Amino acid sequence: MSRPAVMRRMQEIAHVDVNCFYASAERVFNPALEGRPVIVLSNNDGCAVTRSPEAKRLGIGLGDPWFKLRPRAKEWGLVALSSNYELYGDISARVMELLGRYSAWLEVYSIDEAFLGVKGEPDELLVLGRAMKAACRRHVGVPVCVGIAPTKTLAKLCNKWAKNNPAFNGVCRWESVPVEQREALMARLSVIEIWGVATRLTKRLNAMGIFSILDLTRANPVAIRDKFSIVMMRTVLELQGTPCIPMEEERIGRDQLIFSRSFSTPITTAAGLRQVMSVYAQMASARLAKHDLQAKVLTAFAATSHFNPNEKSFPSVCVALPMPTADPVLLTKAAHALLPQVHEGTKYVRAGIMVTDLRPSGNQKPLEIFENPHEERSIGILLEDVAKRYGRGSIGLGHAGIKGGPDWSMKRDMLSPRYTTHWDELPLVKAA
DNA sequence: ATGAGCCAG
DNA sequence: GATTCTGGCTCAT
Repeated sequence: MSRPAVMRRMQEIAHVDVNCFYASAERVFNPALEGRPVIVLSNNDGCAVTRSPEAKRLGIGLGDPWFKLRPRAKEWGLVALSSNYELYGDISARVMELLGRYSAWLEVYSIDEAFLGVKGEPDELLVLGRAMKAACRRHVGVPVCVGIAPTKTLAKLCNKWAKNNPAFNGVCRWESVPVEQREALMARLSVIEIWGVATRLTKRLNAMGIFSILDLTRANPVAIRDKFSIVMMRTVLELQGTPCIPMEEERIGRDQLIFSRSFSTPITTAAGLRQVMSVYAQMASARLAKHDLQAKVLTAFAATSHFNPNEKSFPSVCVALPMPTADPVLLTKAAHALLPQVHEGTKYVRAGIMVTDLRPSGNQKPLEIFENPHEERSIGILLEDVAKRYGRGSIGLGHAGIKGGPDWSMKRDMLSPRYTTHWDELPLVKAA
């Protein structure tokens, strides 16, 4: 048997992930943050969700509450920033656009991660990985790592190795790592490092004597399916090199939309919650209209703090809408059905609405007698437009439009400018 | 069909 | 005093 002169290389999958994305995005426009410990905080400046390597080295953990870090921030030289989603979304779009040039087959997996279908000889693939890494640094300004492997699960694992093992220089390809080295790495990493395995599954696996990634790789996929689930079996097969998790098309249809937030200060009145419900209903309306969707069901809820066992209250209502709709008036009215259930004086720290049973609005027109006048004029979009131009609180239906009500806005004391999306927050460059 | 459970980022 | 938020999937009922 003679080998063909040109071997047809198998499809491989590259996984690209921005290192500590939010912190890196902040550094793009604030180079003074380079080399310093930086953390980005969750909504309401609650806890650390992203840490630069320098911050990790200080022992700051994911989810560490800011109030515990703050006393030592100065001594550490720690910079804490409120999350600036507008900036991150824009940086993300730039990264994804750039990656799209390297493969027609790009799956944007999250705000800072993507899978790409790639083909080529082993050394070509490594060159490609390094090129993508260099391009993200050069053209967008963020550091990324790249993992390349026959399956998504292995590509994610390689990416982790690329991140944690300086010898890889940020790019790691499964097949290019000698088997003995791979097994040594897998033997000393816990199964919890694997995509799809978290604390619960780790406990159950450990109970069966499966501790390391190598243990899991050598497990019998069928036995795993019987003891766990089809998902876990796929993970094992993927570790063994059999692709089971396909590249996905862009998600278009969603089953539900949720608008929910914790408040910076608790809301204790029905009037306050009424206002919150109005705002969320209008946000939902705008989002539905944007995607040409209508909802049939709206659920509204509020909740007291889980950390206060003395005052537990979790009111919620589920409203079947009279017809599938994206109408802000109807949604607001439905959301207000929650109000009779709220106790005056109780401290609600969180509330939200969820619209479910979504369907495309385009295809079938409702009977004329059911047609809704608001919908025709796309009030949802209009409201959103005005709010964008003149600021939230400048327009709104009912109680959403009142300024100076109770303060339930997000606490973001350390917000960086939206450098790339607002003209008045552009970075200034001074030439010497 | 729906809720509980688990997971990702 | 303070501990994210949103969305997806599978399995059991």
